[in-house]
Amino acid sequence: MMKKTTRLSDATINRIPLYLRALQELNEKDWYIISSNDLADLVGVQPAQLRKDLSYLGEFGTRGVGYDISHLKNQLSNRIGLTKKWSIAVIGAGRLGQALIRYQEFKKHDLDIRAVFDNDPSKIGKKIESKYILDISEIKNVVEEEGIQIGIITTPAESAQLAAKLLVEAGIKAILNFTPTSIEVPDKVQVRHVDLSVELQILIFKLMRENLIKEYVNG
Amino acid sequence: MMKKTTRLSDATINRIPLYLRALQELNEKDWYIISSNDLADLVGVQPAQLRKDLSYLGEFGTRGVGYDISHLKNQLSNRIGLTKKWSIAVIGAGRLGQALIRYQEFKKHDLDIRAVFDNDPSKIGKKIESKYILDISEIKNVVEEEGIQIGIITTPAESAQLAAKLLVEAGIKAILNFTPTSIEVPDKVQVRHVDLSVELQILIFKLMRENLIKEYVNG
DNA sequence: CTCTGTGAATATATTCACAGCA
DNA sequence: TGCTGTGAATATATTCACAGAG
Repeated sequence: MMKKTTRLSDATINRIPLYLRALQELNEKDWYIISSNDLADLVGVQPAQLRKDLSYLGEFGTRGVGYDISHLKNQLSNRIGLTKKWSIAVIGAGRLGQALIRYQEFKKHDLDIRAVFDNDPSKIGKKIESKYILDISEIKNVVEEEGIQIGIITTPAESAQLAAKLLVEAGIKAILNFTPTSIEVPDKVQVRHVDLSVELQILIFKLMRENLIKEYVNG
Repeated sequence: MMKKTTRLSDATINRIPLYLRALQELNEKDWYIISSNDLADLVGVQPAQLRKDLSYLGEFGTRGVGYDISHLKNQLSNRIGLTKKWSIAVIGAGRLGQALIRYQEFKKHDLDIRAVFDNDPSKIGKKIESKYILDISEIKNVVEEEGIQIGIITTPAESAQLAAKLLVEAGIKAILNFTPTSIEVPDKVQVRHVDLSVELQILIFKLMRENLIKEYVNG
């Protein structure tokens, strides 16, 4: 019998990986037990928030004691899906794409970049980290053959929609979009959009507001 | 007399740059007028959401007509603070750092990367995009001399906290952290954390849940 | 008539506060 | 006793629905 699939809120889904990251750091430092108070402090959330988030996935703690770091880490890894094998294709072998392909952190988490695509003939056939850069016309074949489930788009903005289209046609169900334009995909395809300019703009917006408030207070 | 500083919610602050991005794209395509319905569609929010968000900043539309794209774009740019000059320092001249320094999109928005720092003697003195890589011991001097307001950290995880400390000591009030570890800074310093592994994990988590639901429905 | 701007209603998310287990 | 897990209370955010401007 399968466990009831409780509906997790997006807010909770976004925080679980943060808990996991903190637990991994603690585990590497050979800590064993941590309370919701201390872990919440580390991540920057309220203890009740942390306990409630975890409670949606199960009961992992011991009352009066706290959480076994290694156990909770393994449980969360498993629930997130990190204990399965995931294969990734990168579309766009520019500077950002190359930086991601060589990003050591992905390897730690068994996130395997299996193929790299571009549409620039001068790049095709060259190697990055033992992987050949392939023409985007091969996306469908390679994704199917290699069982790739996730696509990362690091093309220029004007090619982003084409890249997304090719990935969706190849059967990809999750896309990480690093371009400064949003892409349209069918509802069933998960997209996360990381827009570096937007991140900076949000920072600047907050900075501005701080300054405005200061000016206001000071007359 | 200064306008009342209404408290904007974080959710609203995070969306305004998305509206701005869409408006810029429309403007480049020589569109003039757009309704809240169409703009909301483009950004992927509800029309009422968009109208309410904008209403916190002022009244920009014309009833029965819609929004003047160019005017709204200018208004939002101004409110976010993009019409001021912002200078940026990048700490960490690795692959990701170099990709950001060369990122064309920042230039479009007048976001000016003015200095690059590293602690690797073999990198110091070399040039990236006409900027010399300087030793991190110079952060304070350069930040003060050049009037830099924003720091981007692209060091390895283990150096992130040191980089943050040096930036804060130099008077920086806003930090964009691209490392896979969180940094501690005083409350008044704004931090945004972009963790590429976390982004992928969130995607995987959502993908997993889709699959679970499917398995559940199919028995 | 059309589409904005916005109070009121609803829905979500967070926090409180404490029962219950180790 | 100390800390988790969780309903109930509170706070935040979103959506509805419509008055009012052009």
